[in-house]
Amino acid sequence: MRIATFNINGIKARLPRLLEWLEETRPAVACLQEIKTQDEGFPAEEFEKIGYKAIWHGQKSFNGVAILADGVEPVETMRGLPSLSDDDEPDEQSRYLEAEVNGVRIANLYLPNGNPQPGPKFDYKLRWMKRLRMRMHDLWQCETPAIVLGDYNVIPESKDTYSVRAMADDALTQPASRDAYMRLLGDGWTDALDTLNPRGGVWTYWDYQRGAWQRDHGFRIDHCLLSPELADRLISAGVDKEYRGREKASDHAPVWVEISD
DNA sequence: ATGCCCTGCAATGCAGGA
Repeated sequence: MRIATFNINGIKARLPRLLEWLEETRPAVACLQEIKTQDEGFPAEEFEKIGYKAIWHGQKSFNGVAILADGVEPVETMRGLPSLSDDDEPDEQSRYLEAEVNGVRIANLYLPNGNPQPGPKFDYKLRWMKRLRMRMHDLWQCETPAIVLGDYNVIPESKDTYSVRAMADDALTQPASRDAYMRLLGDGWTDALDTLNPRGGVWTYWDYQRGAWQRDHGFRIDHCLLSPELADRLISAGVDKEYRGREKASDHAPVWVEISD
């Protein structure tokens, strides 16, 4: 089965591109980020028409995540990340949605960007990563096949950006961001795309500005992390790069993994 | 040092993204 992630940057503006991609590549599961719409504005019927059932966690104007499954209803297991302690606020932003699809736990995330850094937005990013790690500990304990995928907003290593220098002050490359990401890998999760492309140079995002796409000035921030049960079944992983070059494209390209059934 | 480009919301600009 193919499981994909796609930061679509606005589901209303992207709907034709999104439907086109679903029909052309037909992933079993598609995790979407930045749907940028409230729950009632989600075009579920458009996906039903082409055979996908969806669950979603929306928010007005910003953020928002959704899980689409081919022919089956995703069974929701969590909406938003749990607090770290009793005096910790629940997350008010719609950035996490988790479901079971065909015996696989699917955790879809849109991690905070964190710019500018340092500052409150960067602090929020790091706190959010702490919450995520706690949730991934629980998923690990379940010993069920699990994939935690989405827009992590972290460039893990120098080999994952066209220019180390251009990104030096960005929240995406800060040691604290990278450390938090590396801790997830240290816990035993497998970065699918990195495992199959150890030399790097694979991008999932190209800025709209400065002709970044035309100059191939990209970086890798959309990741698929696999539990050991799924890592053993990993066949291939890739980026649907071509979709970044189409009319009215998102600034991200879809990323996918192929898992043996 | 800042804007570049794009989206949504609402309004002829703004916040937020990365």
